[in-house]
Amino acid sequence: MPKPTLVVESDDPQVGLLEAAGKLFRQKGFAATTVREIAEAAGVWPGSLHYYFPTKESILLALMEQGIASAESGFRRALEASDDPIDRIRLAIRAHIRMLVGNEAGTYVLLYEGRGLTGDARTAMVRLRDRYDALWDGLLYQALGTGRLQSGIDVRLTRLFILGSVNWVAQWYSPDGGRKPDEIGDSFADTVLNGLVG
Amino acid sequence: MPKPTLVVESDDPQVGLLEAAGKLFRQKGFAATTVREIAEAAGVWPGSLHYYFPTKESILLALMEQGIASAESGFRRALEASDDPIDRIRLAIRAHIRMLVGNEAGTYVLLYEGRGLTGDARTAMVRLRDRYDALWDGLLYQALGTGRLQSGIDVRLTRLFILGSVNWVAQWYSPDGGRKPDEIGDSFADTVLNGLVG
DNA sequence: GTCTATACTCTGATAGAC
DNA sequence: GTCTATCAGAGTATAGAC
Repeated sequence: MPKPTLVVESDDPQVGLLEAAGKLFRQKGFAATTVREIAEAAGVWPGSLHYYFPTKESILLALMEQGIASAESGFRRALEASDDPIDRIRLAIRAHIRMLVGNEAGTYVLLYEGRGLTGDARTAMVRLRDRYDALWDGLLYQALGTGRLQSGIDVRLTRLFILGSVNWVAQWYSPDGGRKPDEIGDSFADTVLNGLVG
Repeated sequence: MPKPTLVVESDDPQVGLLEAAGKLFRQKGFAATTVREIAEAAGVWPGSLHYYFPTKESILLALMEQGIASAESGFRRALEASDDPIDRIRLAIRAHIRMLVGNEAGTYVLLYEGRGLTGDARTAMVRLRDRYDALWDGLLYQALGTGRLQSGIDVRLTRLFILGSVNWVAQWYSPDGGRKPDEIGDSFADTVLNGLVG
């Protein structure tokens, strides 16, 4: 039996392994997932896994790099729909939630499995996360510049507030749960923006 | 060398083990922490650990039970300071953050290490978490009843929004970070309450 | 009640056939 | 490039001395 379960679609083993690892890391966590499980879910034998990825940690790293790339490009794409910084906050919130609940397992892993990386890989990851945070801070500064928000706002704290509520969506969202991702995003954006305008 | 490191204060080994496990689970995650590490940090030999806790999972469960008890009593105590439901939301937010960033490792573990439990223990945990959520929903309904909030508010979504932002504090808070827990809570409460009043 | 020694399983990773 | 077979080490848990 060359391909035991074949849970994953892609023909390219490297892509299939990443996809399988993403699902498992999200479901069970990095440390609790074994390389054998990943290989099986990808329809590959355990030994072959190490041909594509030298270590388990390198799979996590690749996944996170994919996650940060998707987060950044999603953020930038969202901003194209409007020039108004206040509108753009809403658009960015929606985009962030869509990524988190979508198939892009990398984004979830990026948020919640950072402890799995050690040494240089970890510092590299933190730097990438900081870059995404900086995108948000820039947007929030722009919004402040319009004069339509309260003047005393702490940008960093506001970013942490917004990202906290949206990141948490990944913990409770269910596709059968009634609310669609964009509806959740709009509801959150309503409260946040209304709260910041005062 | 009977007590190798003695990182933990308590004399009662059971308490010391829980304390040590809480710190390690919070720092490295449940799956990545070994029972040897817990035993060493508590100043107990690995074999003795299993005298107090039959399995590693039972340590996690005990920690979570401690966490939910502390969360519930903290919530109730916070409400004693005011009779106004709107004020109480602020007080509950502050209390929740204080618990998360304080020593009570159980609260953190309760939020982020639920995957470590399996079977009956897991369903039991979910039920306990639901009970805490119900406390919040009750408070939010009360606040709605005052007529001072927007009428169309979705209580569940609002609770998830608030708890998301405050739960995330556990991921970034640092004691050296300038802002004290209550300041963070007040800032969040300002934005949320202002946003819900409209 | 606490520690020593160890059983046994599972883990990540490798070597080498094909 | 992919699979088979296997290694060395780490994992939880146990048995039994004291």
